Amino acid sequence: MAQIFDNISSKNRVKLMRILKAHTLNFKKDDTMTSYLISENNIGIILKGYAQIIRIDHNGNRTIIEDLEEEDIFGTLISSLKNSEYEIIAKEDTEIILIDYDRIINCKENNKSFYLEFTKNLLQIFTIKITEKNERLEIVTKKTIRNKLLEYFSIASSKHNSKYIYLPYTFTDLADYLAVDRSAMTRELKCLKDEGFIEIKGKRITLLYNDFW
Amino acid sequence: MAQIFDNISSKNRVKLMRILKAHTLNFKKDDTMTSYLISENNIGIILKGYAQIIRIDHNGNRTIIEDLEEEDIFGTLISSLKNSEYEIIAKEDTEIILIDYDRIINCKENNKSFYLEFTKNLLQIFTIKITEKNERLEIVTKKTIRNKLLEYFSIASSKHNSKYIYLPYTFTDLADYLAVDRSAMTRELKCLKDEGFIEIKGKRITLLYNDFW
DNA sequence: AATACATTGTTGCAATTGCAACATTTTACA
DNA sequence: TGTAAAATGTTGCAATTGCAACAATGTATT
Repeated sequence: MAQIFDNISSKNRVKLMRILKAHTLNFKKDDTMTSYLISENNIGIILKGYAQIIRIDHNGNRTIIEDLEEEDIFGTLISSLKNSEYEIIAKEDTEIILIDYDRIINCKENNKSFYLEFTKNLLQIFTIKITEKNERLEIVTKKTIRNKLLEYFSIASSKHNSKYIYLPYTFTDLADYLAVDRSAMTRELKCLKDEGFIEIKGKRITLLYNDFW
Repeated sequence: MAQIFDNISSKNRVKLMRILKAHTLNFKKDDTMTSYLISENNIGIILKGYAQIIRIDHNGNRTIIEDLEEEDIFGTLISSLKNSEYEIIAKEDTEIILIDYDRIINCKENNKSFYLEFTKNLLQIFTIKITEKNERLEIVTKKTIRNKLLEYFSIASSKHNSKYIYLPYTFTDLADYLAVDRSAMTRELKCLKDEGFIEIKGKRITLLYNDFW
């Protein structure tokens, strides 16, 4: 998995940050990071810690839009932060780098090879992000909860080439990821279980079918 | 809008294509382009023409996944082509460039500035792609057809800063984009019209509310 | 201009879902 | 360890939706 400073020495990393006028910022657990991002085309890179992008909709409901772990990149340009109220909240003590995106694109230091490496690393991280978004789209565009679950299982299973799926988060969060009501999802999971298609033990789901379709 | 060969002279463009061992391919209208993409980590760039990525689901239904216009980029890495049957079909005579993605990342010509430019252009195109996917996710994760439509209107309206929305495609395709049944969407549009929120004339929709929420 | 094909409009009905409300279990942390 | 908060399980019911079927309109092609 590509990381943002791969193939860049720590000396060059300092240079690069200076050229791009990058800022390092520290947040305590439960701090709101949003205000540093809304006004400009900044992108943020999580160096340490863990944060979440939360949407607050018109009814006041909070939902998790993205989990930001170490090496993750976020910002108005590359997260869905445009037409909703949202907050970015540090869930642990978190250290981030802020960079003006335009500076990355318009940087004139074309002869510095670490700048090329940085661009290539960004490119790879973006590619992964696109793939993740495609997967989620593939899932949420299915028309029934059952089909969303099966698509989710299919993708998760093929990633590890295994019939066992370990949910990376709670069922509550899974419902949010699938964009369905949690209780309705539980209901459907029970059906799939009763019909003998899956087995659930805590966060481990076993697929009991070979080829569903 | 960033284009793939921005800031690269045509001489350097030829050099670049040689270094990356890129192939140019031509397709006639209705040709299938899929077979050139499935096996390897190739990315395709549409130079001329227009193509579509079509998903064929387990019932045999065809749906449009992506419209590929000039300068668009596609491929297994950056399109949702993994867990479904799909086809990429030229809808007009279409010319594409095929490049092995790994070669872009592992290319050692670090001193060539046109290579950096190319990477930066790719980065910008990817950024736009991520934004588009985010927008669609923002829409399709809404729980009712009404809210999907309103979110779509909101995004379209804020893009052109106007109360008039010109649908870039048919209502049939809009339903596919929103991932809802077409007839159910028509029903909901009629409701919004009857309630005085919108006006529809052909492909032009007028928003009659200031702030819906 | 005639014909075939695609798009749009409409409706009844059954299936699915969201929502609300509540009980139970698990987890976090003071 | 005890307590509060979060997560999970369950259910009835009303609202929304998908589906099927068909009519009407619009568009493209020869």
